[in-house]
Amino acid sequence: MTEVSVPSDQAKNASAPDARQHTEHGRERKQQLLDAAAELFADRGYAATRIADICQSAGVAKGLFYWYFPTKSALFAELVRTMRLRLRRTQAQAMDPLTDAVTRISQGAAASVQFMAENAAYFALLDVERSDPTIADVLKEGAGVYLEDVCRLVEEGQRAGLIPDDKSDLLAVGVLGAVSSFSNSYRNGRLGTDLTVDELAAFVQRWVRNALA
Amino acid sequence: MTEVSVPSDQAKNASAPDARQHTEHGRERKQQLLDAAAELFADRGYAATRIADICQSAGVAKGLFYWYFPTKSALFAELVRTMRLRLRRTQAQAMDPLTDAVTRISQGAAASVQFMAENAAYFALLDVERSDPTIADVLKEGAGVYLEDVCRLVEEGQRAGLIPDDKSDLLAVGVLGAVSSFSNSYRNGRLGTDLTVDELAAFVQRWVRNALA
DNA sequence: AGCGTTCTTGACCGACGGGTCAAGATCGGG
DNA sequence: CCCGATCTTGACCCGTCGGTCAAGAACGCT
Repeated sequence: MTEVSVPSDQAKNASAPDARQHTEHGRERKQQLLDAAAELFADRGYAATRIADICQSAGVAKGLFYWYFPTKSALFAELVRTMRLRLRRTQAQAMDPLTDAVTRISQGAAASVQFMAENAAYFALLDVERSDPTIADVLKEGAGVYLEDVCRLVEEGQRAGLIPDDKSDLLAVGVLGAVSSFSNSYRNGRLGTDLTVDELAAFVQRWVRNALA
Repeated sequence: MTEVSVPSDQAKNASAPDARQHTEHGRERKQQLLDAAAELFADRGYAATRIADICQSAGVAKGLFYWYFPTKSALFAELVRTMRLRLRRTQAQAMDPLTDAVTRISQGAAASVQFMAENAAYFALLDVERSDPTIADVLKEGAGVYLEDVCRLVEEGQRAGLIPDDKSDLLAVGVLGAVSSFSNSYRNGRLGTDLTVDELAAFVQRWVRNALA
C-alpha cells in the first residue's frame, strides 16, 4: 500500500499536452540537477538523498526542482533511461558483426565492464535500491532487455555448435551476472586498486568464453 | 548524517549489564517479529517496511517492538547474522574434505544456490537495500568473509595446478558472482518456472568448473 | 496474598522530507 | 516599453514514521 506510483509517468507519453518548453538555459539547468542527483544517489542511495540535497548541490532553491521534474522518482527514471541507452549503444559498437556469437558475447561483456567502470557513479546507482517500490518498475523494466539480447546470441552460438545445448536463458543469466559482478566488485574496490580497467575487461572476456564452453 | 549507527550494538557483547532476560514465551514472540520482518523486508525492502507493519503482521502493538529490539536496524542486523551463519554451515557441510579445491568450490557454489533458493525470502532481503547507510555496514561486514573463503580455495587449486595463475581474488569474485546471479535470477523467476533447484545447482556447479579452467 | 519481573498496550512526540505556492526576477519579441 | 513565457525563490504545509512513555496485565515466586 505504499505505491500509487504514477500513472502520471506513463500518461505523459504521446498525447500529453504538457511537455515543458525549455530554453537552452533551461535544458542546462535540468542537466545540472540530473548530474547532482546522480552523484548523490550514487553515494548515499536514492532513498537517503533528499531533494533539498540535490538542489543545494546544484546551487538552486528547492522549488526549482519541481519546475523541471514532477517528482523525485521521475528524475530517477530519466537518469536510468539515459544510462541504459548509452550502455546499449556501447555494447553494439563493441561487437564485431563479422565474427561468431561467442566472440561477440564476450566483446559485449568486456565493453560493458569498461563502460560500467567509466560510469561508476551511475552504476553504483543501479546497483542500489532495487527495493524502493516507487522505482522498482523502472529498474525491472530494463532487466529483461539485456537478457534477451544475450539469449539471442547464445542461441546463435548454439546453432553454430560453439556453445553446449543448455537452456539459453541460463547461460545468458550467467554472462550478465559475470559482467555485473565483476563491475560491482571493481567499483567497490574489492579487487586490488592496481588492476586496470583494461585488464579487468580482458579477464572478463576470457572468463565468459570459458564458462560458455 | 543519517547514521549514528549503534556502538550500542557492539557494546552489548560481553560486559554489557543489560542483555534482556527473556522467558520462553519471550523468545517465541521475538522470533515472530523476526519472521514477520523478514517476510515484509523481502517483498517491500527494508526502508519501505514500517515498524508498525511488522507489528501488525505479527499481531502485536508497536510499543512491543522496542521491548525486543532497540532499533529497526538492530533487528535487521540480527536477521543478517543468523542467515550468514546458516549459509556458512551449509557450505562447509557440502564440501567433501577429501577432494580437490575446484571440486570443493563448485560443491560450495551448488550448495549456496540451493540454500538461497530454499531461503528465498531471506535472500531477497540481502539482495536489496545495499544503500541504506544505517545497514550498509552490516551488509559489507560479511561480504569479505566469503571472498576470503573462496580465495583460499582458489589458491589451493592454483598450487595444485588445477586453476590458471590469475589473480585469485578475481577468480573468487567470479565464483561468488555466479552464485548470487543465478540465485537472484532464479528467485525472481527470470529463469523458467519449470527449472528445479537441483537442476540449477548442477548447472552452476558445471558453470563454475568451466569458468575456472 | 504480595511482590518483582516480564510482557503488552496504544496514545503521543518530534523531525524529517516530499511536494505546494504566491511572489517575483529575467529575458526575448513586438 | 510592455507582455507573456520561462525561470527562480524560500517559506510553508502536512503526512509519515521511528522512537518514547506511562500505564497496566500476566506470570511466576515465596
